[in-house]
Amino acid sequence: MQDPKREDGSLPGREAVPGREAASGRDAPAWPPGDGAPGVNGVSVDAVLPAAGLGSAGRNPRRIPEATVARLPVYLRSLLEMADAHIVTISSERLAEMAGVNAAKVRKDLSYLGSYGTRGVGYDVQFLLVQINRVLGLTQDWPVVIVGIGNLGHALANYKGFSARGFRIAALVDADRSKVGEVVAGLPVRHLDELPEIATEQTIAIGIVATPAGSAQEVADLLVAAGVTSILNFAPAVISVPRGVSLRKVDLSIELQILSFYQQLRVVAPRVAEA
Amino acid sequence: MQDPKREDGSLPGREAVPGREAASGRDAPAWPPGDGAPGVNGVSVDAVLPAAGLGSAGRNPRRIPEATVARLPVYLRSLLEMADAHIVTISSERLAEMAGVNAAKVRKDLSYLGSYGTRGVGYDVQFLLVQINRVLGLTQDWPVVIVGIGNLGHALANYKGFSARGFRIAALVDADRSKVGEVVAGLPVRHLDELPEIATEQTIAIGIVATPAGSAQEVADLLVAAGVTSILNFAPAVISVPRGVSLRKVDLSIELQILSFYQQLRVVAPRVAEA
DNA sequence: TAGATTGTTAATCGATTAACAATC
DNA sequence: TAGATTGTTAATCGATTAACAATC
Repeated sequence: MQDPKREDGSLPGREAVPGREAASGRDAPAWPPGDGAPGVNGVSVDAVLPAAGLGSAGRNPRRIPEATVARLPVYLRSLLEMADAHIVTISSERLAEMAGVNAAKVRKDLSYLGSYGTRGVGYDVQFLLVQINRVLGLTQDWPVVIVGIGNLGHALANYKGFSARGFRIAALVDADRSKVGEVVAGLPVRHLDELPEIATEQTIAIGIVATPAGSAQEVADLLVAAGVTSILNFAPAVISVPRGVSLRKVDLSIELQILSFYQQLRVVAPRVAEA
Repeated sequence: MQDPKREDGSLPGREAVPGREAASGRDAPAWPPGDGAPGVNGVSVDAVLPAAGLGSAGRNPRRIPEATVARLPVYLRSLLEMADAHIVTISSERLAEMAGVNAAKVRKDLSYLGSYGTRGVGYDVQFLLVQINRVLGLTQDWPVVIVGIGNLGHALANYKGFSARGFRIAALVDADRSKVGEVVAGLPVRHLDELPEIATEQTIAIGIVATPAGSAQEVADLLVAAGVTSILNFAPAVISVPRGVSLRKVDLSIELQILSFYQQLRVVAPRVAEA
């Protein structure tokens, strides 16, 4: 458990990985895992570079697979739990158990961020927390606008899990003038027409669509026109956005329909997978 | 456009597909696509067999890939729109456009259900609707219990998209006695302790967990103990269930974190994918 | 018949996983 | 040193996609 003095990037064998650029000096952070040296909170470590592990040297630095990106938030949650319990290091085995995946997957996923573990020891919880936060872009504040303040919009505006990760609900918007002025979760509902000003003033990058299906595409278009480049769609409708805008969707009823499929399989042919 | 008189299962070449059982007489329905013969509503067609395209002959009839299962609800939604507009047939090209995927994927996905299209013509909208509904198990009523009637539980209880697909919110449950008796979406909130009786009386197969993270596992255990075999988890926590129980999760804040990752990439290295 | 469109093949791509050398 | 655990490899699996023969 001495200081490994790992510079990274210069580790032998790292450049041999197929499909990766032979960049040099990537993933800079130098706080060595394996000792608690930099203090319990990891402030000051690399809060500057919001880059996803990319050195200034090469472009297309280290593509992180989509499936991995989707799991990082899960690891993050587990690590926060560990940190709360003052656990200093964690093995891939244990982290895997908490995240509900297998250990090989954890190691592979984390290896995309850099060589942040210590053989024979595990990963430094605080260090990993900082790295994942950085890669996910959670070290900055993301002002979010919610469009459509019905039941769901209401619930989303009050959802605690957002603010806990740096997503600040900055504005609520609805097309219904009778809702304008109503205060929800401490914020006044404003009219859809004001979206351009709101987006500019608050530098909003992320929009949540919580309207009925019929208005979803129109609202998405307005968001894009207002300069919003990431959209999370809760409306039960397929919407399309121009290249360069990220779109993700959550469809509550689709999830139930998928469960229905497997539930029904179970009834008819009790030889089920899925658990 | 004459009656193809297609029996299916006996189509040449079908059994040659690798990885499939050489079963016979699978996917029985015989209403031929390509003519509107059976009337606009497709009643009486195969409402009996809830099986997912499996004949009584062989087990492990025709495994439908998970990714396909997840897309069937999307096709369903598009087809319902077409049906509303009195469109009789639809090509894979058009359906793909509506669903936001490519045509090859649509054809491959639908081929898992059976050979339900007509070359040179397309798919019969009504026929396909019936088939997808059958495969997904949506021809039956699914009583659902929601556990945790906070903001989110509230919104879910009122969500129109559920009932539209045959998911009937049958009971609302909360651990907080001060909420018991309150009426939400026309249903009285009942106490968590009553879950076993409720599940039995209402033959509940699907449970929705909308509690805080801390109670999620405990609630899941109670649901399983009460005989619920499909669980949709909205709590920001990993929960585990015994084999034989299906579990899906929707994590609102994870979706935002994934958007954050790509948003940040865009800022740092404007060479984005995702659209 | 000519045009349209499916159903299937096969190539390709991306994700998962077990295994193990490296190394703490 | 012995035990533990990572990081990486390579095998495998599953999903996507273009292409095209079959056929309406």
